[in-house]
Amino acid sequence: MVYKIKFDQFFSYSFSMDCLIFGFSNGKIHILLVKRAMEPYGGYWAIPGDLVYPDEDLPHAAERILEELTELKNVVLRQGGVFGKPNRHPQGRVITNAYLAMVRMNETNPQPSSWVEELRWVPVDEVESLAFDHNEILTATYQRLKERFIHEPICFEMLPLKFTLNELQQLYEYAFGICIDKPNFRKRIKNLPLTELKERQENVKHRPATLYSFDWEKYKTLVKEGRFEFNMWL
Amino acid sequence: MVYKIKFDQFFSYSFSMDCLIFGFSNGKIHILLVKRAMEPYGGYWAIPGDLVYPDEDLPHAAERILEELTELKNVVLRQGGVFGKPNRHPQGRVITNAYLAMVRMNETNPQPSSWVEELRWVPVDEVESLAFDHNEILTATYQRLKERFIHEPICFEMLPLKFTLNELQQLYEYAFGICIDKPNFRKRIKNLPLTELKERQENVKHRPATLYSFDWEKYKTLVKEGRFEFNMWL
DNA sequence: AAGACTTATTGTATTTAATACTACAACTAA
DNA sequence: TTAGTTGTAGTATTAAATACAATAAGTCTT
Repeated sequence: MVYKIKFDQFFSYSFSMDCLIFGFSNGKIHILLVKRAMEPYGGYWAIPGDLVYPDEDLPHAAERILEELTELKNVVLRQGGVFGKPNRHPQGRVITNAYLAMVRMNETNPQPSSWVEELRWVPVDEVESLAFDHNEILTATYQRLKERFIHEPICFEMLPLKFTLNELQQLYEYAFGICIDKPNFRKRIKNLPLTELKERQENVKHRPATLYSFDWEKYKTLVKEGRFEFNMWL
Repeated sequence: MVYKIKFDQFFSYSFSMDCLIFGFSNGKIHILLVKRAMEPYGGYWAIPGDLVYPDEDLPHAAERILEELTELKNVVLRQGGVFGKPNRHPQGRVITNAYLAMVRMNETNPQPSSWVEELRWVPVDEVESLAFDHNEILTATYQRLKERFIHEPICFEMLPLKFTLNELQQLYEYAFGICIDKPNFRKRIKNLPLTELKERQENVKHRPATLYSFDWEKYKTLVKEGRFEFNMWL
């Protein structure tokens, strides 16, 4: 075997991990951003991310880095795309892997930590110029997220455990930029494994909506038995 | 900023690219495999792949490596997943990125080149033990491919330019392990932007089937105008 | 306590699409 | 002409999406 370049020279890359944390609040899908307290891109807002350790598995790195920067634990992270333009990092060849997660904003209290100076939830369509190629990473990952919304019940990971059907509808309306007829929406979702709770909204100045929860156990059972396939708008 | 490990130590990774080339022939989806003529895993069958150059963009690396090993050019490669278990490569920390492509097997003539000793198309459900973690990479990538079959007309990239409706049906039947009613199948696909050709099958010892082609131009126009959404079985 | 207001829910009529199945027409090779 | 395989048409049934109207259920104000 003959490499055009000596083999050892190839072990000169760095590999990083960016964690895109999405949440839903006030009818908008938000992304968690951090303000960098160091160079490069000091003072810039960025997606939380850092370098992977040499002997560390990727899922572990994603969890560790997220916790180090934001103190968030027990977040289910999934792999997204890879971004590896040779000049994307000013200090060398750093290839990065996006991991994404959905969280319930009302139960999530991220705190700036390590080299993070400040931390903010920003609606995805109001994000301005970010560090590195993070705008590109965000756009691609959010696009992927939306595609998953159609065939996987992952939106329930970002809705409160107890949510109203209007909130669910708003989430889909925001994600896909559409308006949905309310009565028809509710007919469609009555097939979903939702549990209607005995509780209602509180502290609202109109008729309180009934609260629902998503029954993950029932969902898994139905899917396993092949009796159900999640699908919102083909 | 304080790293737990000196920054330079992080620039000790290697990054590789694996190219999963899928084709369709005789009713089966095939994957292109190469026989390694060198260590590690000398003599093993593997997914064609190699190291990315330090200043090379990922899509470029995918095209270059595919051509170096198989002499295939002008193949549209798309990004798949990343595989980075610390011990997946015996010679160090090599993180790899899967790129995938569909090709028309009747127009494609890969030739073993560089360190490739031999080369073979293997039906995806008949692949045996491969080098490294390539079985895992194949399984994950093929799964993703099948998901894309449902919402993107990518299957037409692996069918001959002129194909019969039976071939199209067989492709979906193989991918999803199902049987489809022929009359109903044809009713469904009559919405697709297919062009019915004046030509027919030749050298068959039964009634020759009409040949069709997929009209990519029409497809793009329809999608752009929002008048069409590709969808085979929700 | 009545009425204004907002939201939640039910209902119906219509259209559209998926499904299962039957029958037969077309073409080649022997 | 016949056997074999492919292609096409049609129907009856079931299920789902859509548009729209109407009513019920709460909260707040007066």
